[in-house]
Amino acid sequence: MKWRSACPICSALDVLGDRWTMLIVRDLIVHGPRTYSELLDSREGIATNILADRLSLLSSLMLVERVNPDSPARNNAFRLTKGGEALRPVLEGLGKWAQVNLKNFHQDMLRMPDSPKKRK
Amino acid sequence: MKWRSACPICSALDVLGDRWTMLIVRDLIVHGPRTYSELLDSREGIATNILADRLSLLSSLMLVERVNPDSPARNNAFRLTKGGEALRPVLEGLGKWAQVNLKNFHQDMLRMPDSPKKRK
DNA sequence: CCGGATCCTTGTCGATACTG
DNA sequence: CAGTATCGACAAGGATCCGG
Repeated sequence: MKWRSACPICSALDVLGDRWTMLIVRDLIVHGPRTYSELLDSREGIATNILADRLSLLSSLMLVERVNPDSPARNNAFRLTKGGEALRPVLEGLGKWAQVNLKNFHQDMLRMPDSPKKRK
Repeated sequence: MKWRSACPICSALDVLGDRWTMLIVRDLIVHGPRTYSELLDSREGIATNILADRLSLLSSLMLVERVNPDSPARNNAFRLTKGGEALRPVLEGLGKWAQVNLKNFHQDMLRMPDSPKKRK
């Protein structure tokens, strides 16, 4: 892990500040524990390598963990730890901010997080 | 602007979910109005083209504006609009989250946002 | 099948040089 | 000082492959 500075906000962004990480956290917050392929099916369509990468980063920082640490990977879901769960108010704040402040630029925005799309 | 989905959280991240945009917002929150080169001097060292890019994106979404809209660019600072200022609680939440949940991985993290570094 | 790893292409980032 | 142009490096995205 590479930290750009000692600023807490910057450190948070060093971990979460990319196009996908917070969306994975969002899915785990909204749906609860979720398997690899359920996360893959999330509407925005993350690629398999990116998903695996981010899950392993989040695991290494103790923000996400396996539901059954010692059983085989198959159907073994991921879930948020306490630390990951603590992001809930931040994500909710972001969502509410977007509804108010981006609505003029994005007509179709929904009121709340929604359901998965079909996989190709 | 390209929106990945109708989810508000995802839309917020379509705008803010990269390594730099929220850091620019952070600087404007912490310091108030700030010129291009003051923003450049921010401790993390953003590149000139990225800074210009992000400022123009934030302007187009009405989150940032010029302090003197009609005067020449030189020494004409940027500041947050109401919509940009509304991100303050979100950023504060992120910072507090990082202080609690990343402290084991990043020993040197500070308590609060801090002062600029010297430019190279 | 499911959970990834690998490879390859494409696009974006980021450093620096340069211009008005 | 406030940006733009350029170009190499690197990350994202997509397809496919592979072990259990």
